[in-house]
Amino acid sequence: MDMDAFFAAVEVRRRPELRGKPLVIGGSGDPTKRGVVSTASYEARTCGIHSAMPLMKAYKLCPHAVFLPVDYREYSRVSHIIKDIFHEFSAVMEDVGIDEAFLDISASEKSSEQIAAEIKERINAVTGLSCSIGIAPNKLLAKIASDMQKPDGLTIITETDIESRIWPLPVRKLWGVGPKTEGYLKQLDIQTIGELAAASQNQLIEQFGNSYGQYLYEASRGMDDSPLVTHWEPKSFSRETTFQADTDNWQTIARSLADLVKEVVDDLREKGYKSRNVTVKIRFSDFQTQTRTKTLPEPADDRETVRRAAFACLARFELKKKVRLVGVRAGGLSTE
DNA sequence: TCTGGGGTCCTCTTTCTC
DNA sequence: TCTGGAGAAAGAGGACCC
Repeated sequence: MDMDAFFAAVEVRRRPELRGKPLVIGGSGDPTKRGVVSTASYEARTCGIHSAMPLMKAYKLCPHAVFLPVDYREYSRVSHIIKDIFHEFSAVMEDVGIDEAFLDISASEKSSEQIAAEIKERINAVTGLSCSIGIAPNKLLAKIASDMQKPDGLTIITETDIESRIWPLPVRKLWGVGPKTEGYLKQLDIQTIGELAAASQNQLIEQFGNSYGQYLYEASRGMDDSPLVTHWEPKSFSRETTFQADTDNWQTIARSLADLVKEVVDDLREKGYKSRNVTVKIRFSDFQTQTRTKTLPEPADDRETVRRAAFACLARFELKKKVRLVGVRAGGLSTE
C-alpha cells in the first residue's frame, strides 16, 4: 500500500480550499530558498514538477503553484492512524517509511481483492485520503503493482503475469535500481526489466558484483523471498543542515555543528541508546561530500563527549572550499 | 544553475591484532 | 628478530530508499 501524493493530500485535508490547485510541499515552503520538492500534487505534476526537484526550479515551471513547508508532525500523526487501520487486517505488517507498508494477508480467509477494497474504504472513511494497493506473491512484485495504477489503484500481479506485465517496464521500476544503475544498464543496451532478465547470471555478477548482480538476476524474474520485517532497531541517528548560502566562516560551521550535536544527543537519550562512533559530514560548494569518523573508547550519550568527538572530526577536514552542508551522525548504537 | 534530510546497506582500503 | 598472513575492525565513499 502506498498513499497517493501523501503530503499534499494531508495538506488538502486540513485546508480544503487547496483542492484542485497545483500544490508543492518541500523545504521551508519558500521557493526562493534552498530545498527540494518532497511531494507535488497531481495538478502540479502536470507542469512537470516531481519529487527531489529543486524548489527554485519548480517555481520556474509553475509560479502560480501553492508552496508549503513540510510538516512531518502532522503527516506522521495521520500515518499512525493509517498503520493502525492496517493492523486491523493483519498482525504482520512492515512499515516502509511514512506513507507505505507491506501487509502479509496470506493467512486471511477473505480474498485479497476483498481485503484491499476494505482497506481502501476504511482509510478513506477515517482520513478522507486515497491510496494505491498492489497484491502479489512477494514484496518486490507487490511494490511494483502498487505503482501501476496510481492514484486510487488496485493491481493484482501473479507469477504468470511477469512476462506480459513486468518485463515491458523500464528497469527503473525495480526496487534498488536508481539513476546510476539505470545508466550502467543503458550502456549495456538494457532498458526494460525483460531485457535485464535476458542477461546471464554471470554477466550481471561480473558487471555488478556478487550481491547486487545476484539480486538483479532474481529481481528481473520477479523472484523475492525476503520476509516482512515487523520489528527493527535503529542503527544510527543523524542531523544535517544545508546553509542558505555557502560559507567559509568557521564560526558559522562550528555553531551549526554544535546545534546538530545537541539534537542528535537528544535523540540518543530520548530513544535510550548510546553511540560508539561519531561521524561528521561536510559537503562543499562543488557538491563533493566528505566524512570523518571518530570511534569512542566506550559508548556515550552525553553532549560533551559527542561534541568533543565531532569537533575532533571537524578539525581533520581541509576547509579550502566553501561549505554547503554540515552534518553529524551517531552510529554503533547499543542500549545498555 | 540547481541538486533536502533521515536513514540503510554494500564495497573497498587501511589499520590493528594475533 | 624479522616477515608474512589471515581476519576483524575501523574508516571512507557511494547508491539507494522514502
